[in-house]
Amino acid sequence: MSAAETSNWQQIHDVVLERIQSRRWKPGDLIPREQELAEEFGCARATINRALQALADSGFLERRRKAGTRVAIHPVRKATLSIPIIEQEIEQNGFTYAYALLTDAVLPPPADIGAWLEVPPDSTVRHVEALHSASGRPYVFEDRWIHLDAIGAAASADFSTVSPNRWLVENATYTRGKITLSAIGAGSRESELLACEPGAALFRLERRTWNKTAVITVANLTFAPGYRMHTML
Amino acid sequence: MSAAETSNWQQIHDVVLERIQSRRWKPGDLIPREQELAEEFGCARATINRALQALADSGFLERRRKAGTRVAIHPVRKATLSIPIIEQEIEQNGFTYAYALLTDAVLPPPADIGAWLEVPPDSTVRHVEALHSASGRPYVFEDRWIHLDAIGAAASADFSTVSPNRWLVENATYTRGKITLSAIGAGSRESELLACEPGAALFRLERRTWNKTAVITVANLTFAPGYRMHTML
DNA sequence: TCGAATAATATGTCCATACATAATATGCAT
DNA sequence: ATGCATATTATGTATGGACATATTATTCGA
Repeated sequence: MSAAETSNWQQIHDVVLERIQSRRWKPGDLIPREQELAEEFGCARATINRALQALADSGFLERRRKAGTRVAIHPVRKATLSIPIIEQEIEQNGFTYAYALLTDAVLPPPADIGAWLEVPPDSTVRHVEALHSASGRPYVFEDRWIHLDAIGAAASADFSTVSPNRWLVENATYTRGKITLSAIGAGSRESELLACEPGAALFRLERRTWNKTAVITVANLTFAPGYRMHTML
Repeated sequence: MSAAETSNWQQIHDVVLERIQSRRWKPGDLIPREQELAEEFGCARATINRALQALADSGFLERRRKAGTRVAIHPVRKATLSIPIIEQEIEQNGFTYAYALLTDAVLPPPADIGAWLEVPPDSTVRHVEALHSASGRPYVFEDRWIHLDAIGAAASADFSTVSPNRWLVENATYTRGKITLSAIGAGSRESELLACEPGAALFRLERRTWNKTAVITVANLTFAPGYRMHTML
């Protein structure tokens, strides 16, 4: 069966993907060589290569030189969750965004945060607490620690109108980040700020951001009850 | 400055990425044409194209025909969270996996689940409840609904030893999925099964899986207290 | 029998070229 | 000026050929 004349790599990509999803080529199976597929589809080997590389990138295929190409055994359950700027997230949902700075201080960090930031024992960091709200209702509590040695400009940043969340996105480049998601019970501080019962189940996002090897900032975001984070796969 | 002889696309990729991250090319900036970069790096335009495409795929660049290539304004905060099979996740952490089937029935779904599964009003679905545990301690409660019309083989699957979680990964292909993450307070059922206080904050993952246009299954996973989900960006 | 050297092979990458396509820029007629 | 047709241009994709590289398979000697 020779495929349609129109031999662009995306169509080949789709045909191959269909063969995988329909189980004509099962997980673990070795699929034909690039040269053979090129003949089947009536195109150059490079075109096949492009299609198969894309499928390998998205985890459907595993490829090794000389060993050939085989269908991935565990069809890679990868979900990409996009981390929006809080302000944008709120406005996209049709609410009015508001921001309030609660505390702002430069001080020696507590031991645990100091360790997370990987700062020398006697250095100081900037600690900011802020509340983001949506149409007047508390949305998320931001607890932010900034490593001033790693990003000097942050020492003079004014967080009274612009949140650290936004300022850092716009002014700090990062090369790597680590996120931890969990559920925590509201303490007295959270229950007060987020207008909920003590002990209420809250969604929490902890994040550490690096530039090269230096930790720039640690952020703990605690969301108001009912928050739901969506993602596709 | 003409770059080194070494012209492979990954090196070009890295050099360009460095220029973005060092803000030599700032967000919104138009970067040189492929032809110009090819001359700078002393390679073919196709090689530049490969490098820039990869950077566009990962969100650092935005490219449009004729308009040129520019640095993305919002450096794409995408985190890929991999969704493992529960059994593997537990064993990777060094615990002993165990599985217990709690209930298993074919019945007409409650209204909300029926709507999620997009089944006709009078049809029946398979409902399975199961508990996964790690070294004897409850780990996650699986509340699973399976659309039998969409995946017939599931009607005769034996879930007494193999969890729906695993069976479906191995036997059902999907083309699309949607995940919702949230925090909920433990109800009486959860507190009993997961050995925690009623009202304890629990991490929850709700998932809907499609094949083409038909919903295959809905899964609600409620994790024991203290569960943390990690991801990189 | 075992291990090391060697051959074979599938994918990885590159090149030079050509044409396709989408978007912008330009020029012309009104 | 305004609107429309046309030229220009940067990226997108395809080709065929070449060589690189990682593995596997084979051969041969100790």
